[in-house]
Amino acid sequence: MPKYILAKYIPEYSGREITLKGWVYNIRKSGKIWFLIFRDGTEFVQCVVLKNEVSEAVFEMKSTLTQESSIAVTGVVQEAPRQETGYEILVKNIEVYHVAEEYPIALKEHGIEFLMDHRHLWLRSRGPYAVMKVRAELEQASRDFFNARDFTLVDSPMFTPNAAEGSTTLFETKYFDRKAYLTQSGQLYSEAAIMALNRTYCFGPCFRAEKSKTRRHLTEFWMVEPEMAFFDIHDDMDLAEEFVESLVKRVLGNCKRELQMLERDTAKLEGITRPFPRITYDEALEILHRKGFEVEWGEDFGAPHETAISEEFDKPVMIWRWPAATKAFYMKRDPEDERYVLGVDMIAPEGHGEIIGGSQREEDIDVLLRRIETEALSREDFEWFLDIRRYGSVPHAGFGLGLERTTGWMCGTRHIRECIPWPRTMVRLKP
RNA sequence: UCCGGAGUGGCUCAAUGGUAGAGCGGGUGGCUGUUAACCACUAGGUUGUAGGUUCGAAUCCUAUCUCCGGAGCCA
Repeated sequence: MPKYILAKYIPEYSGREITLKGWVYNIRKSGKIWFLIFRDGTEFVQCVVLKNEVSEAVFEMKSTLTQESSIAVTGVVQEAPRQETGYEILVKNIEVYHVAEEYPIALKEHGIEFLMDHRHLWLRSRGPYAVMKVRAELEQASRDFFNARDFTLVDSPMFTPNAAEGSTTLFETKYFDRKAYLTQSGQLYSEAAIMALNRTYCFGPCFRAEKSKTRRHLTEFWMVEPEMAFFDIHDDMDLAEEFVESLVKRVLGNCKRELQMLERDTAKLEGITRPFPRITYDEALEILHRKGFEVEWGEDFGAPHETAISEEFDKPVMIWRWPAATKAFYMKRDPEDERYVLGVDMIAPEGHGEIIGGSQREEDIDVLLRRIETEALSREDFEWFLDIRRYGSVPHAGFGLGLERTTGWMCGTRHIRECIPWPRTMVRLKP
C-alpha cells in the first residue's frame, strides 16, 4: 500500500484503508456527522466523518477546518452510488498541514472580473480544473497526432525582427539596441523548416497587439501549426479534418469526467466524424445572402457571418477559395482564377468561431515578390523567406489551430479567456 | 477605437427622489446521510471618483475612471 494515493484511483482501493493528501473543497456540517468534500487536483471526493468512527479531536475539526485548508485524510474507500465517482471515504483520521485563511472564492456565483483577479485561486474550482485538463489533453493529443505521422517538432522563435504578415499589430519590445516583435505565428519559419524535415509542426504562444474585445480573442494565445512539403490545398484540408476528428475523439475518450463536470452535451461532439462539409467562399456567400445578410463579394466574413454559416451544419465547416484581397500575401493564387487564393478557414459548430486558418503557400518567387511589393512589405526582411523559393521550391501547405478556441469548443465555454491558465487580454495582465 | 450596459457590505444582487435590504461568505448555537445542505441568532455599507440640481440623491444632470457585452481584426 503506497503512503498515499491520488484521489482519481480510489475505485481501485474499494474496501481498503488509504490516505489522500490535498485540500478542503467544502464542508457540510450536521450534528454527529459531517461531510468534507476533498480535492487533490485529480478528483473531487466526498469524505464522511462520523462521531463514533474518529477521535473527538478529529470530529471537532468540523468547526476549525476552513475551505482550502490542506490536509491528509486517512479512511476506508466505500461504494456510494449517489456520488458522481461512485465512491466516498469513511474517515478514520485527518492530519492538518495548514488551516486556510478565509477563502475569497465562495461556492457561489461570482463576477468574471473578481474571478479573473483571483485566477491563481480560481484554478482550484471545478470548472477551471476541468477546462485545464481538457486543454492539456488537446496539447498532448496534438503532439501524438503529428508525431505518429512523421512530423518533426520544430519550434519557432518568439522574438522576430519584422512584422510577418504586415497587417496585424505586433507587440514591440526592446532587443538590446534594436527593436524586436513578439511572433504572431511560426508559419514562415515552418516553411523553411519543411525544406529540411519535410513535415513539421510548431506549438507555442502567439501574440497579437490588436485591441480586440470579444469572447474569441486574447493577446497571447497558443497555436499548433503543421506545415507540409508537397501538400496542396486539398491535402491540407484532408489533414485538418483528420486532425480535428482525432482531437474530438481523444477528448471524448480521455476527458469523460471533465466533460461531465462541465455539463457538456457530449452528443454534439460525438457526431464530429469525417468528412466535414467543404464549401467555397462563393458558396458561403450564397448561404449568407439566402439568410438575409448583405455581404458583397470580396468582403471578409465577420463573427455573425461565421456563426450563420456554421448553423447550417452540425460539424465543423471548411470554407476555402477566398478572394485574394481578404488573405495574407503568402497564400497561393488559384491557378484557375487569379481573383482567389487557396486558403481555408475551419469554423467550429455552436458559435465557437474559426478554429483553423490554413492555405497552400505561394511557391513561385516572382508571384511572391509582386505580392510583397503590392502590400508594401519590406523585401529586405523577407529575403530569407524568398530563399525558400530559390533553392528547390516545392508546392507546400499548412494550417494553424487555435488551442484556446478549440478548448472552448470542446468544453462549451463561452469565453476563451477561461481556456488558458493565465489569460492576457487588452485589459488584463495580472495575475 | 466605436456602439450598448453596469459600478451599492468580502461576494452576487435588490432598493427609481423620502430612515440602504436580502442571499452567500464570516461569527455563535442546533441537527447522524448531506449534495453550492438546512434552521435560528449575530457582526458588516460615508452606494467607483469629482462636481452639480434639490428641503432631501444609490436614484436626476455633467465630467471622469473601471469593468462587462458586442463590432472591426483575427486563431
